Amino acid sequence: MMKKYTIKDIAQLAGVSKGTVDRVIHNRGNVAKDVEQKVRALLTEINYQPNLIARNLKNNKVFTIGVLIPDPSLDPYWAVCMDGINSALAEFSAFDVRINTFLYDPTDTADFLDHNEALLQSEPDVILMVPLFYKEATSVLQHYQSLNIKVGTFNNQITSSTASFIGQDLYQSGRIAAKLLHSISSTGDMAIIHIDEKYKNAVHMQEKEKGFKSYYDDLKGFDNTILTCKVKYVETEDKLRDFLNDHPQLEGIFVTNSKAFHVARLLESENKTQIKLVGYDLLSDNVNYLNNGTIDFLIHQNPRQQAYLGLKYLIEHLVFDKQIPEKFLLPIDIINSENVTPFLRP
Amino acid sequence: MMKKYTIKDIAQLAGVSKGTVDRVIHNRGNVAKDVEQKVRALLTEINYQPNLIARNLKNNKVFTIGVLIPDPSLDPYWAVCMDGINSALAEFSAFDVRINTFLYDPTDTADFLDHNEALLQSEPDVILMVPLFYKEATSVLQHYQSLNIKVGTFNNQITSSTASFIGQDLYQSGRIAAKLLHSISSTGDMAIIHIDEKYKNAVHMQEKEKGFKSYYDDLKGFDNTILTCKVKYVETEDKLRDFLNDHPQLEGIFVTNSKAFHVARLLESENKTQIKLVGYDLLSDNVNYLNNGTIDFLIHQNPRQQAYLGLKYLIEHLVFDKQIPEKFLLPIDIINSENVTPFLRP
DNA sequence: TTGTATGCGTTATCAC
DNA sequence: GTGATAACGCATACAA
Repeated sequence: MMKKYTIKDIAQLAGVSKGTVDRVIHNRGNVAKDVEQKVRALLTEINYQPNLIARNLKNNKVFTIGVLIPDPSLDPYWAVCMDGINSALAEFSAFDVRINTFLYDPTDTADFLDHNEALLQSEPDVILMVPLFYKEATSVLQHYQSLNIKVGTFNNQITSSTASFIGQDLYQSGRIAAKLLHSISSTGDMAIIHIDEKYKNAVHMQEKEKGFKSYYDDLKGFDNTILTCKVKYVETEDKLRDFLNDHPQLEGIFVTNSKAFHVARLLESENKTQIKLVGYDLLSDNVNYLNNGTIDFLIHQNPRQQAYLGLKYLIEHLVFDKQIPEKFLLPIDIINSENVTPFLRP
Repeated sequence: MMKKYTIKDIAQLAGVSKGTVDRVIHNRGNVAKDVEQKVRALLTEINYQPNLIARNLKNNKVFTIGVLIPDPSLDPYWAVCMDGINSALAEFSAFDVRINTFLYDPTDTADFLDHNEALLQSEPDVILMVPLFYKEATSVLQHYQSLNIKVGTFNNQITSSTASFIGQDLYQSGRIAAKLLHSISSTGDMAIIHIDEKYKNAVHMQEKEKGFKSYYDDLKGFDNTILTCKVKYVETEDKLRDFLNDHPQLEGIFVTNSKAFHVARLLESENKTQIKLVGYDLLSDNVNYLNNGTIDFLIHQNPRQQAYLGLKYLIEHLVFDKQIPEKFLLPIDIINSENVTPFLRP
């Protein structure tokens, strides 16, 4: 473990003043070539690492981060995101980082645009956003890029944009669901159920479906059927009941979003809980059915961690001038009734 | 989001100097009662939070942390611990925290004591330790307590000591294994296999076995047999082969430590890969059998994160004077062939 | 082209 | 009892 060198040390070693060393470090010119070379050699030799914290102590700015996410009171999935955001803020409490939060209706593109307008008016230094709507998000992100405002996104990747993205590999999570269902029910037919969430998360669902099917395609000797069923939110119960009755040989169901509890409720009322069920997300409704055995596995998308990491990267960019990772895919957690508890704590 | 108040602000508000405010904050006396009350009132009113980083900038000490863990070259399980330790160090690179690492032979209590002696001689400020041997660790930890040196432990909890502990709920992980085996094979007999690791991790194995059995005890209508088999490391293959032949009706096996790959190898050579297999830890041998399907699930004990968190808590104690959590149990990850990859990255 | 002084928030050592 | 003041590592305005 080596000694920590400071600018002062280097200045002494080079026989110059701190100011000169600083000019070299920041390429600010006005340094004699021979002196510059000498200092630079020293810097690399001892592998000088500036004390980022002391640097920021001086550059004592107030940073404002705009946060644009769906309103948790309209969809409980988003509730834990604020936990993650507050964790990141607490971790950097030594710096003056403030957030302005704008909550939008996840079913309403106009509301997204409205709150984005308000966000824009608040003049944030950087932005953390869940860009639910592909088309609208594309133009919004383009605008921020033209304004040179960095944006971190999570949950939804807007591939048309260069904005940083934190999320999961949806295709792979579909494969995980398939593997799980195949593990617990290797013979019968399978169904992929897309329950429409009012707002279109079409890409999410498609990727998960593709991954799911790819797993079974890779299997040799599996020739059972994989059904697909799309259900509009309002008609969920009736349409699902019909679907179940039409396919009595069904042995496993994969619900591609957080609405597995709807299917679980139906399986119970129809006395078909022997059908295996895999879904997403640790909503309390889902966890209840996980604990009573109607849901077999839940895949955890870790929205809390997504928000935490997204904000952390933005803050580190602001205060330490670190680069924001373009894309980070979190590990995908498999949850059953026995390991769920620790994942629920804040 | 409120303004960040500094000592200077408070001094101005109270109409006193920074020095006086500092004396109040640190209870250093020599302050008139009325002034003290006034300042104290202000402090609570505005909820003053000192800037821990600036504080440490001044208290510019070099901290030394002694690390005593098993030698990864003697058991690959420990290899990722150093990754976690280095992550924690990097995160606090702004502070002068140094480690002295002592590696001991995990099969040799005398070697543990020897290296602990060397550690003691190095005069660390605090210690991070994997206390593999209960008896020896008990007296070692007692000694450190009498010297008033804080110790963080991970992997093994020494319940006789008050040292901080990072790990997992072993009992619960046994229940997870049971739930997984029950999910993928609900009918047949089950076996718990303890493969002796040369060093006695008796408590680990017992807790996992208890948890495993408790799951099946809780099940109504399950009356199949749960066998237990203890195997000494050197005799693994022969004894296991006999065990398998003696119990042809076996449908699932739970290996209570990281040696599931031994069982997997045997299942392949005996053409019994239809037997379900659940084990621990993402050693490359295990991951290979996970990927080819012989192992169905691995339970991830996350040694990297255990080491990372253990060290992080110690560093935060040193530099920020934070309290070290007495006990922290990490969530338990369920791993199959489809979600394993992101868990392998450093 | 270079060195020095100042300040960030906190602590500690001085004088008064 | 109290208030200046220096110092930590870094950045920068300004003086030389």
